[in-house]
Amino acid sequence: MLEPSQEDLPGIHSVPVVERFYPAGTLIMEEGQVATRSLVMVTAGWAISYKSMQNGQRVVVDFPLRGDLINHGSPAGRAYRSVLAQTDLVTFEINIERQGLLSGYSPFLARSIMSLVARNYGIAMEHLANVARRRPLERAAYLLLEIAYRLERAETLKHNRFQFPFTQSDLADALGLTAIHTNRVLRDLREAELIVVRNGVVELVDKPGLIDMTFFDPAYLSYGG
Amino acid sequence: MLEPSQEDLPGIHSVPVVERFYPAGTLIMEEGQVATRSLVMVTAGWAISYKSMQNGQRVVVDFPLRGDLINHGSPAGRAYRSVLAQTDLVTFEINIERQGLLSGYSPFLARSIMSLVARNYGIAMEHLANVARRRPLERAAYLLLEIAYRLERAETLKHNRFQFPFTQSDLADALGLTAIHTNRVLRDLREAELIVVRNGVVELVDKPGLIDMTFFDPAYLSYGG
DNA sequence: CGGGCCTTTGATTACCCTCAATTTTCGTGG
DNA sequence: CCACGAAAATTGAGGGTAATCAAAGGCCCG
Repeated sequence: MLEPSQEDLPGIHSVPVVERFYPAGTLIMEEGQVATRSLVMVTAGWAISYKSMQNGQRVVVDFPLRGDLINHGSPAGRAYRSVLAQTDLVTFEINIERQGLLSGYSPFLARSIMSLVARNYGIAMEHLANVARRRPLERAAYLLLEIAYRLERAETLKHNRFQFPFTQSDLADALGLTAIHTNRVLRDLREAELIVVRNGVVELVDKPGLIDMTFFDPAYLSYGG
Repeated sequence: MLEPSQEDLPGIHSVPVVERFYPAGTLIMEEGQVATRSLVMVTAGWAISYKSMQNGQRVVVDFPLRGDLINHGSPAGRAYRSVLAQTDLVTFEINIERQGLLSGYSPFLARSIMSLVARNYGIAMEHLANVARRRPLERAAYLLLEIAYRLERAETLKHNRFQFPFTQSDLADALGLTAIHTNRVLRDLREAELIVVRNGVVELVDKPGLIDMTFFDPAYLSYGG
């Protein structure tokens, strides 16, 4: 990501950053609520970001990882989705007034935030494309492959295997499928020797094959600078 | 939207705003290209914003309307989608360096932009939910109802009827359906006396019925302030 | 007046959802 | 450590729905 220049330093150091811990199960943010915190960045643990619909359905918008902001997109108004701590979660939070952040307080922070927001937007659009225009097998493969790449960036991926403490029902709500069909899709991926998902662990068995199948291009996961 | 305060005025007046015209068919922005303009806001005409996928599919991300920014989400990096002028299009563009805009140049503009970006994020997330978790009939109804509400805000909706200069194929790519099935869905909506789409004109025949059917709540279309 | 794109309809297929039941896993308390 | 119950994962059967394949009609533009 960006490095602060010499002139940025005073602004940065005067920003009140606090570390916070949320136990597993905490609803960190709720859809429709006015945003009270300025900025929240995940540093450790797993979260799930979702929308609840009036028709009883749920849509998982994202699984925010280490380094991701979880309150972008609602800087001035109401949260457009809920965020739940799936495991114990650690965050850094900046609690000064947000518009100050973006206008004069610290140009470095303003730039960084805009980069993070832009990247999240790109990720969200790929997610939309994934749900709208890929078949379930490729769709599931794409989602897990993207998470693996993001974990790689966050330096928490080893041997193409990672913890993934979510249920198949959570995955289904991220894929726009039923839980039952998601189960069958995961079986197909396992039998095709592409991905094994078992007991909360995801293993990318054939990463090149997955990339071929999904035309995965990680360019959108980089930070704009 | 927001009103500038007295202290905002000098900053605003020093920002170089230009009006631009794009003839129908102009590709205003292309996916993957580095953003060269700072900010582009639609003031008249129709555009379509889409992603092209490697599997040959296309996903329509949004139909940007009067008052919408069409380069949010890529302020520092590369555009995550293409934008095509569907009709002749008029924009206002701000061509100063973007990070200047957001850090000290004009606090009023910074706030306004953040509000617009936040709103667009909310719209995008509703779109995701729509594609992921609504059935085609409700999905099509929701999309057209949303556009009607947004046009209402832009003060270009009359008698629940509006021009919509796109093909059923465009609509299909926004709904995640085939063009053929989209045609059947539109027939169903017509026969249910809910919406009539014909010759590039959309008429909401039974707006209350549509709102009931889709649980439509326009809260996410407001500006955060 | 063509020609091409768009719209519309029909027939068939493939896929995903629904309903139902069993097995496995996991957390909790005995 | 084991027993129990609840939640999650898994499998089967069947039906509904959207995709696919095919073709005809309408509309606009040159």
